[in-house]
Amino acid sequence: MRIQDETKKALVKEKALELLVEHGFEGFSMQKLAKEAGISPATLYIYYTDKDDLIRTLGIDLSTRFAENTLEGFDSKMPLREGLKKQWHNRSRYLLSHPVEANAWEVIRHSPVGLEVAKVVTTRIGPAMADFVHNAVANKELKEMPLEVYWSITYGPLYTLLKFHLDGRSFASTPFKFSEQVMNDTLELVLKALKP
Amino acid sequence: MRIQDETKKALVKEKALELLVEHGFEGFSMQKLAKEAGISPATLYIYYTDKDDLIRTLGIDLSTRFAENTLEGFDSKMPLREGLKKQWHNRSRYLLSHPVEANAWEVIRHSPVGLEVAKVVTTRIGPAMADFVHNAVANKELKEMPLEVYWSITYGPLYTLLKFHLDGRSFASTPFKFSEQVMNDTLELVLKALKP
DNA sequence: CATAAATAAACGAACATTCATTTATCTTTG
DNA sequence: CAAAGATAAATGAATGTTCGTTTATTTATG
Repeated sequence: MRIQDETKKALVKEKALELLVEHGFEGFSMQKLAKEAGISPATLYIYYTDKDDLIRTLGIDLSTRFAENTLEGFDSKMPLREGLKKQWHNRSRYLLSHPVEANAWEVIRHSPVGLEVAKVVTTRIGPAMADFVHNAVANKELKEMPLEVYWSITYGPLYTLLKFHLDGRSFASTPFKFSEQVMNDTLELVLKALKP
Repeated sequence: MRIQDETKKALVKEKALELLVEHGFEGFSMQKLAKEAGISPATLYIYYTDKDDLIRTLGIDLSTRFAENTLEGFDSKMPLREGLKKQWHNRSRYLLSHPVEANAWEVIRHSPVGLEVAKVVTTRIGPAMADFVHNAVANKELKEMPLEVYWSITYGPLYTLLKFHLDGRSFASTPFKFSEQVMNDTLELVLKALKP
């Protein structure tokens, strides 16, 4: 028996993300990836059954890591302000410290396997979020509202700002940098909107 | 002289959008489009210099129509509540009544010409928006804040809800339908956040 | 009849994937 | 402890297909 070269497998994953970010999904090919990783195209088909499987596996990898990170130190019994602050902090810290992964995830989300991959995140963190909202309403920290409205108000602004940052520019085409200051200021506005 | 068949040209545009929505950018090809429109691939190269030009032209078309619609009946001298309501109404009405165009625009925005196409929208409506915000601050209807923060608070939630609707499902994978009621409720929350 | 629209057929390049073979590493045997 | 055998990893070269685009030709109309 000959054992699989884990270094090689890891290199494939790393180069795949880089390729996705640099050239987008349409500029990504198995042959390019093989060349970039310095291996034979055929080897990719030992690691993955096909291109779809490769992209899906990569996406689920990213989703899982992102979801774990999001829930780090979070508890659905936290007060609204504290829990929301933790969520915003976790999400932004992760996306900002892993720009390649963040951009690759965005590319995959707009690929044929996008919905499937996104579902991994929501099924992992959805229940905790629902419980968190339920508790906040019970404690009169939060207006009663549809979950979708709550979600849009709390995360719409955050992801808009993070997208500006990852793109390096805002809607106005002017340079933009996300910062702790901007995040906290925006979060205060969101909290104000949610107060009963 | 023989004149160009405008029916054929229009059909190409229509089928191109449909193809983009149904199969995404990676599933779109000149040969497929030609077959779908019932013409020769070579004819496409009479209408457009190449694939890039076709996608770009389509994207700029959509951007222009969207921007015009957004500004319909809007005036930067409007009071904050009234102007914002008009903006939300215009944007949601357009996206909901043109789902194919809306989805195609999303696909193009994540293509190689995405930034270029998005810029058409922002250069068209950016100045009016900046003026609107400036006026609202002067009239003490709006806290002073970076334009990016204002934008993220006002449009982050709206587009999040519209995306749920266009996807037919929300983050929780549960069916979701945008409605006048949901929009107005969410807008009230946003206005509350913005109040000085 | 001139001219441009439209076409059918083809081009080389790149695509995802497969096949026949070689290479490395483990286990078995003497 | 070394040689032989077994097995899966890894490969280089090729498969047929589809890609964007071009060329030579036909068709319709001013």
